[in-house]
Amino acid sequence: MLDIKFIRENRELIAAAAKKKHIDFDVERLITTDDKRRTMMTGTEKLRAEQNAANNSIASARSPEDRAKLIADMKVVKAALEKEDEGLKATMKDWQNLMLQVPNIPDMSVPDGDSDADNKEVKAWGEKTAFAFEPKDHIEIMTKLGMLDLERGQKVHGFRGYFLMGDGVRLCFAIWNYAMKFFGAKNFVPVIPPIIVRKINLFGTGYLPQGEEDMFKTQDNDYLAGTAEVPLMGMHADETLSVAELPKRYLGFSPCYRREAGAHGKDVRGLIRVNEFYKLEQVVLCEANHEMTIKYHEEVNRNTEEFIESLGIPYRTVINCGADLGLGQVKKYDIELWVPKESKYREISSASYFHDFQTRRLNIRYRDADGALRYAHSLNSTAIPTPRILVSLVENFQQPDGTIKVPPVLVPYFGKEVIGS
RNA sequence: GGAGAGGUGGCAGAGUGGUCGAAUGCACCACUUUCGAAAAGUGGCAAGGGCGUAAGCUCUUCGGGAGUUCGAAUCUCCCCCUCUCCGCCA
Repeated sequence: MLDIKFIRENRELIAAAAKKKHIDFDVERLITTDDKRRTMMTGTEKLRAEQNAANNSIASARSPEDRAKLIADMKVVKAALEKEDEGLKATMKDWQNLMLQVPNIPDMSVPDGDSDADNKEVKAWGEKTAFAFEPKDHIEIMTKLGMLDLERGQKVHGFRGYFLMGDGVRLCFAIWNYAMKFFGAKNFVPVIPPIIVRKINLFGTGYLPQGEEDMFKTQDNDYLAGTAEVPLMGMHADETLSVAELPKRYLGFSPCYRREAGAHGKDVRGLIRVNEFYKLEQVVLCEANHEMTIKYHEEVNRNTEEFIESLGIPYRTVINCGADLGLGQVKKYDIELWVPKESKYREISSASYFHDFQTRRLNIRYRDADGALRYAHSLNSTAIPTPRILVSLVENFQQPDGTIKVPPVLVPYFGKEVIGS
């Protein structure tokens, strides 16, 4: 959500934003609706003022006759007010619907583009792994080593189901424990949030109303969130924080649920795209200051890069193009890991910032040094998703004999240097 | 699942039809006092919107919505949320 004043003063920016994000949104329609809303408000407010003024005279009327006269007059005002109010309410409803569709404005540095194919590489790290043998894909490697059972996963869950087993599970725990230590050292407070959340949190973060299709829902009309970002942002909804407690850095750990409704033909095999997985997620709330937001955005993205570097997996970082940005996102980096068998990079992490788009919806404010109330800024980034990370990890570290070399930083957490020997 | 209680400002907590945006306390801010602090005293202190260069004027908001009324924090109905007890389950 953006400030209507800002929208009115920068309508061409909004129009350009919608175009860049490939979102169908008509600013002029919102402005017209807003004009209508303002006119109608003036009308009802005048009548209300009249009514409010009459309240006192009625209460303090000197005689019953005076009183009756005043009341009779007010009956007329009341009728007029009711009529005006009806129109205003209808207009307000349109207005609110339109307001929820206003896209946030992408940063200047965001490239134009039509799809994720137009994302621009800004960094590449590590040598693409070279093999002296024909490398296998993660499905074959992990299945052979008893780490993964897709067949039974599909028997039990259906399409996109999986069982992670044995060293597959141990490897996840090793990654989680290592990540806890790694991100803990960067001042993140670990949080296990509720992932079954009320609808309001999804509106607040910007996943609704547009993303309904991609979410699982309970019979109580709650939702299974697709990321810990949702509950972690909802955590401080309707709160007024003090500037001293900012920035808030949270490392959420949670299961994540995604229907992948729009991805039917995509990534149909293996652990790349699944309906349920676990993820460590970085969420930051900071002061409403663009430079600060930038600083933390670079920081959270760099954290994940460092983490990947410490594992020793080749990756690249891309800046997402306009069409690949969500409604509320100003700028986003994706980190993509090298997947040898597919001979391409696959997304593992997404770091984005929103300015006050989310906090405005969630009503997360703070009192700054001058005592003024301001909406905080919010940003988030994947720390590490499991089991998706295993795809690259296993494929890059596979050995000719079908075993997997465990990255040295994980050995203390995993307990062995090789899987499958 | 059954029964009950309740949702008021940053927090706690009064208020049951009119002068209530709302007592009081805490917190917070300013000043006085102090070498400084604490304590004490005095004063200030809700948010959001509209009009206005400004001073200011004005509207809305006591969980949300609908209703009764000239007038609702206060009465009625529906919904949401929280808590307590019992039951059930882990």
